[in-house]
Amino acid sequence: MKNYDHKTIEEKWQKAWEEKRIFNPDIRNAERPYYNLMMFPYPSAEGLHVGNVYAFTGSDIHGRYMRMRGYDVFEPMGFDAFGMHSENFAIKMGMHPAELVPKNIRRFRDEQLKRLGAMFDWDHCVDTTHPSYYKWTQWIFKQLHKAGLAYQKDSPVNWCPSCLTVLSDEQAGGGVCERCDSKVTTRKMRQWFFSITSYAERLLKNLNRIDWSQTTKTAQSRWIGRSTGAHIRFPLVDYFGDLVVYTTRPDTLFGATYMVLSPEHPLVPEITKADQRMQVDTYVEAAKSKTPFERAEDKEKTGVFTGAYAVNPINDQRIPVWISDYVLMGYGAGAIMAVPGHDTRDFEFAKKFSLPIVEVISPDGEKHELEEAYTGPGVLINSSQFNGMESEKAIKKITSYLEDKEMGEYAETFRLRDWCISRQRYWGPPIPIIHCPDCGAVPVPDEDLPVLLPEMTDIKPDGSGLSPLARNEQWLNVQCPACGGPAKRDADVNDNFLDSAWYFLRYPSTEFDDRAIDKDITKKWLPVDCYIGGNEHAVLHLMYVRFVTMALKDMGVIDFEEPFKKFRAHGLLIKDGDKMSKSKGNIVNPDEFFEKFGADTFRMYLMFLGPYEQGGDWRDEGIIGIRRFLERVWRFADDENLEKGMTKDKDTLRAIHQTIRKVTEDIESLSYNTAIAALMELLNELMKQDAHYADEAKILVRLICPFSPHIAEELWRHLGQEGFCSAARWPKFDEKLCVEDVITVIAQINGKLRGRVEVSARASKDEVLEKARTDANVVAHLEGKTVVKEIYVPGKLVNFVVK
RNA sequence: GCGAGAGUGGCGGAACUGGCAGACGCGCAGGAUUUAGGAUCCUGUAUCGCAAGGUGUGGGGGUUCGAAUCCCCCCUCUCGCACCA
Repeated sequence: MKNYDHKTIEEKWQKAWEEKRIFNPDIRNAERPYYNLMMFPYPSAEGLHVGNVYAFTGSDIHGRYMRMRGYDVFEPMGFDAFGMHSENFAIKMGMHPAELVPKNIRRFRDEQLKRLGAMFDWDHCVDTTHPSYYKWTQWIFKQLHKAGLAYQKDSPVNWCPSCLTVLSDEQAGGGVCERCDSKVTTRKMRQWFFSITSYAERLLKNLNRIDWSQTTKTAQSRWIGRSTGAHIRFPLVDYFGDLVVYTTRPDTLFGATYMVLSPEHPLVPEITKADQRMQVDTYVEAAKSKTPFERAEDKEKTGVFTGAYAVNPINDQRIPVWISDYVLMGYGAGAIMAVPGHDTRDFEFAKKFSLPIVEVISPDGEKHELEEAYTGPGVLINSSQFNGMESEKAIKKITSYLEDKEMGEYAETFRLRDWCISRQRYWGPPIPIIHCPDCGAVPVPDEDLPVLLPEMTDIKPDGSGLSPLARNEQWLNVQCPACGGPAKRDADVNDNFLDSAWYFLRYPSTEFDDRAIDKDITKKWLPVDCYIGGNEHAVLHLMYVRFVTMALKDMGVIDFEEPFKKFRAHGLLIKDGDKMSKSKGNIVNPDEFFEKFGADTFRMYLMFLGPYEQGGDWRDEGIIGIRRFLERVWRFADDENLEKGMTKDKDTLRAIHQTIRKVTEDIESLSYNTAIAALMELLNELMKQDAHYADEAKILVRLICPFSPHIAEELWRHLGQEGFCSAARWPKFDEKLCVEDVITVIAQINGKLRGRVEVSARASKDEVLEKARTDANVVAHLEGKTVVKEIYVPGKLVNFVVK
């Protein structure tokens, strides 16, 4: 008997799979297509992260299982290689991303991902930085533009005054530049946006009907953030016009004692009185220079009175109009009616500036001295004809009162903002727009796509705040496609999230150069049957993908509007109870474990760490347990003395069938850790028997195959099987053989365990009770007591309640 | 602050609709075998106690014949979001 040598076996079977093309489904003619998708990686220079291995293994097990259930599983892999991460890293290393990225991809694919033993179909690989891909990313941009979903507006970007560069929100986390720790400021720039907000309602509503992890759906729902309330019009004193605010609490209207505008509100310069102008201007200037982070940081409320007054439409009271940066221009109307009695922020503000606080909602109908804002529901007081009304009802009544007077109307607002997709960077697909002084923003004609990213040696951002592409005059200056006059290309590139918003659509259609996606093939394979990935993408990637899919559906490009029938978020992999990080030095290097223990052990150990959807805690020491298990499997199945056929022993047979059932159910619910535990238990059981049978081994090997496919193939062959274990049929269990005929029933007295009795599974209640009553330990504990009640749970327990 | 998830032996974690707490694995201890072992096999391993028997699932209450599981209050950790009117 040979020893288990993972290295030879894994190389051998990886080669065999590739040669026989067993993981390349017939894209055109597959009979039972099943699209198994996982989140494609960013090919970092550090190489494959163990978190990638964790994610891919879990998804691959699902794919392999479905394959063994007879589906034509399509499991593609690709590379999300555009973006600032690559660019910054390349700059740091003094390299060009165009030279670094292909290297990283080769390493990922050939040295790492191929060792994983997943069923990737490399014929359909996608690389977002390749012109054959980003040509179609640009095409998607154009489609959205054509549909009126892309528009330009001035918008602030994060700006590092020391690095002189634009930063992404992630790089500017906490208001501090990731690289130099200087305070981030903002700059205004004209940028492209996608109107994802016009899909807010649908994005929210569809959540009810898609089979996604609840955590992800909750995160999306919060991110969309639908709220209902009213727009209310406050006529301005000494000014022709109204001030419109949005509120979710029209019921508190009588408590509005002042108004607050966002400093950016267009009415601010209009309504400010002469004697307040200096202060107002200073405040507005200061607010402009602050980043959103700084604004949020300063918990202390600030603000300035504009000198203007507005009239509360419900009671004609004159109330002062202030400005403050706690009111955000980007939400609602950019202006609020302040109700200090019932809003924490307004309360703070009112206290600080000695503005009146009026209680209008009371939890008990009584009047109180307010120590803090009361934000809960209650009964209206100090509210004239609405006094005594429940706040919930008052919301409706006051809204319709305002509607009748044409001073307001019911309104809904979403937290979701439009998607800014311009990036003032080099490493991305250029936005396919040409700006013409006469014709405006003109899309690049389809026949001119892709707009190639020009080769440039100096790709560093300069202090201008413009994209490095703006410096490339030769590339920048073009003829307007519409009028032929001199024009300039848009120098920005698109957000990395656009690259990844449609990659799943491209995979099945990679063979086509003349279309982004092939209609027939797309019809056959999409939407994706199962998507597995990290929950860090719950709101951005997974929202953008849904938006793009919906938009394409509305344009008639595809005929479904939700991209993934099923989505499951896997948990986070940590190490020794801590988050892995380079600085802590507690990272797991996949190469080391592929080498030392092999992909089979590595895969199975990762899945054994904990529930897949909750994550796991990696400990180097633990992996040996899985290695031992696989070696035991090896010894069991490779034994020359295996007897032909199947065991006759009823208990063993039952254990086998129960395990098939358990593993099947657990794989389906992604409970991989308990599936593996069940396999271990079965093997322990089988090893105890005097005789070992070939048919037992054949079942065991197939059950292990999704987790540890190489060893399974090798043993499958040893067992004299033709073909691939990966393509073999998943074992079936017989429900009848799973049933126990003798069961252990526990005997409790007052809920405490006092004995166990073995009874036939078909025993009647009386028989079981009688047997329990006569158990020696039960007898001892019943001594001198009166049984007042007997609880009988069939197949489980009896409980004697005594006094 | 808001939201989501979690808290069970020395450790990772099991426990289906409330019904034997600690499956499986690591580690540890003892033994067998071996020239040797980071090999293999066997036995033990929540805790107090010699035992009978207690006690135990973050803490405190409750519901129930019976609670890790359900309800209320509190504490801790992780991950999101964060002045969203």
